[in-house]
Amino acid sequence: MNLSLPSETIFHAIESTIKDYRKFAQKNISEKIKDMTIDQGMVLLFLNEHPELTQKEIAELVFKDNASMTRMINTMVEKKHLKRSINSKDRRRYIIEITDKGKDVLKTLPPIIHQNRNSSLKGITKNELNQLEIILNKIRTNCAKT
Amino acid sequence: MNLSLPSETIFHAIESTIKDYRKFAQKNISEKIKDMTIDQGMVLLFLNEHPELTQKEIAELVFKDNASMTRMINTMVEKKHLKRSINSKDRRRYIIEITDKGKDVLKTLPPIIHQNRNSSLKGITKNELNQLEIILNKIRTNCAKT
DNA sequence: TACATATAATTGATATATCAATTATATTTG
DNA sequence: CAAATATAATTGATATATCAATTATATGTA
Repeated sequence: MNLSLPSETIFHAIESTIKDYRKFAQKNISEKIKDMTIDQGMVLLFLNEHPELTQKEIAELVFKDNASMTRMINTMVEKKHLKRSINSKDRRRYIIEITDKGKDVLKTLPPIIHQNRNSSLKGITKNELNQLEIILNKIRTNCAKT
Repeated sequence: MNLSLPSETIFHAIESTIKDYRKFAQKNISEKIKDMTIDQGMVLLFLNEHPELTQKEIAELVFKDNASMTRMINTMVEKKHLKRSINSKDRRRYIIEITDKGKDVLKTLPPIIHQNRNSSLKGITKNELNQLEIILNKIRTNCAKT
């Protein structure tokens, strides 16, 4: 069986790219904000735009499962970026609020993220980005077909 | 600050794609092989092609850090897929050998991986794959620049 | 040679990933 | 309405991710 090495596949390139970007982005965030991971930042951004999101919905948006999201939000509540309170309209859910400390992060974070995206996409044309997205979507569709 | 939602960025698409592929691939592996993750399978493949690899080198190839690799190999040794022995030429390293049980996995695994790659890349042209790789490399280069 | 430095691997601490099972509450349906 | 089913969140168990500190061994250099 002459299987080419995993390192030669496109999946290697995809995975390596996202990991490099994550490291790059995390480094730039950590320089400015203490105790804030990319994913925690994403949770803040999503909640800021859509305060009514449930944990389950946030989890889907940031590609985590419910269990991970429960624990992530626990940590963020301990760190005082978020506050959980009972949702009397549906007592299975929580209302998740961004605290003042969380709002401070939201002042600092967006420009860093912008900067991260801009620098990591420098020299790449709109057309290339479209291409990229189209191809990635093809792969995703293929993987979804049971 | 009108930051577009994270879900609208290309990084969302990249991350989502690799996660979908991983789930898809893991599912197909699990159907045929017990107790074998994609990454453990990759370790077997790499070691099979390059038996002299150190843990550190394997770690780089599969994008893990040394600590994770130590623990991954611990697990694989416990599960009897691998065997560690002392490398008398450099006593800081180990010689890592694939056991018979590991070799059995290597008989079953490659066709599954081939199949996974083929089905997930169906309908995508060579040219598109090249494009994809070029663009991803640009991003990686940008992220590497300090 | 002796000491400083480098390297490979491990360990500890904490966070996250994942699956399965469980709890509490809502909703649907007979 | 009552029972069955569905949903949101949690918990437990185990693996992996990540960083910093540590151990053991090699290598470079005065």
